[in-house]
Amino acid sequence: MAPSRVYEHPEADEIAIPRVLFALSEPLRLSMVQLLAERGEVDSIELGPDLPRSTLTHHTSLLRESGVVFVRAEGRKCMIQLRRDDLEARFPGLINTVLNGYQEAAPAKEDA
Amino acid sequence: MAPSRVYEHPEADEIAIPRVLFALSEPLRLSMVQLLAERGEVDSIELGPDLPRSTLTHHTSLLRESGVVFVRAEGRKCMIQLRRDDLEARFPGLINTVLNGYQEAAPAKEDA
DNA sequence: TTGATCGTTCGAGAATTCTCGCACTATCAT
DNA sequence: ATGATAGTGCGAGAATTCTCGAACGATCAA
Repeated sequence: MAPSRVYEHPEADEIAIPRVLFALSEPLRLSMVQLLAERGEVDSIELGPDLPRSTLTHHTSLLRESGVVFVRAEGRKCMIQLRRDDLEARFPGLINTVLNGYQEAAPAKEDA
Repeated sequence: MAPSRVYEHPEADEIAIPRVLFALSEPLRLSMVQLLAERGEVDSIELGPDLPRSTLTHHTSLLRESGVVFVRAEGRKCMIQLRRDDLEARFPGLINTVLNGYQEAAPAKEDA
């Protein structure tokens, strides 16, 4: 049966740079993207365990509508993954460059 | 004599990714940066000949405070240039990647 | 000095965005 | 069916940002 929740996504060639940059300009969302880059696909709740659900939906929707992430429903939870290939095809190197330049929210575990 | 107007700039290592991305997420500012990338240093008025001056100041200030551009006073006008080296050192490839992915505001002259 | 020009600052209003509670639907286990 | 849990949509208030006119000081030409 068709999944109860269907998510709209922009086509790869419809992804626009200003919207992507805006999506990534929010520290909270940027840390979400960072987590998504480390693991492959995560349960949405892992992106903000302490956030109110409606706030979490707001940010994941924004990331989805800007073309940064792909969202699919699985049971009652929703799984989220970074649109690595699409972003790489459209803006080569962007995601890696941005994530490399962002060392604040997630102190690497390869420390100490 | 010291220039009448002095501009504050963040150090290269103080430039933060979220602020840079936010600065570049505005189409108007992004087109400004594109123009700055083509020419070396431009009179601020070239970045927005039709804009009210206070609006222009607003955007150039934001670009300056986020570390994207360097501003200096020259007589009564102000000259603006992209902080290419600093941005490249901090976020290698970012500016080029962003500008490559942005083909809207400035149709290349190598057309028709 | 006079007058024109340029950038800045301040203020206000419009427009976005952010956050979050609440009600609702869907899903799952019992 | 019942109850618990997950995500969504709506609405409202707070916080930012955007835009722009008006006043001001600095600069330049005459």
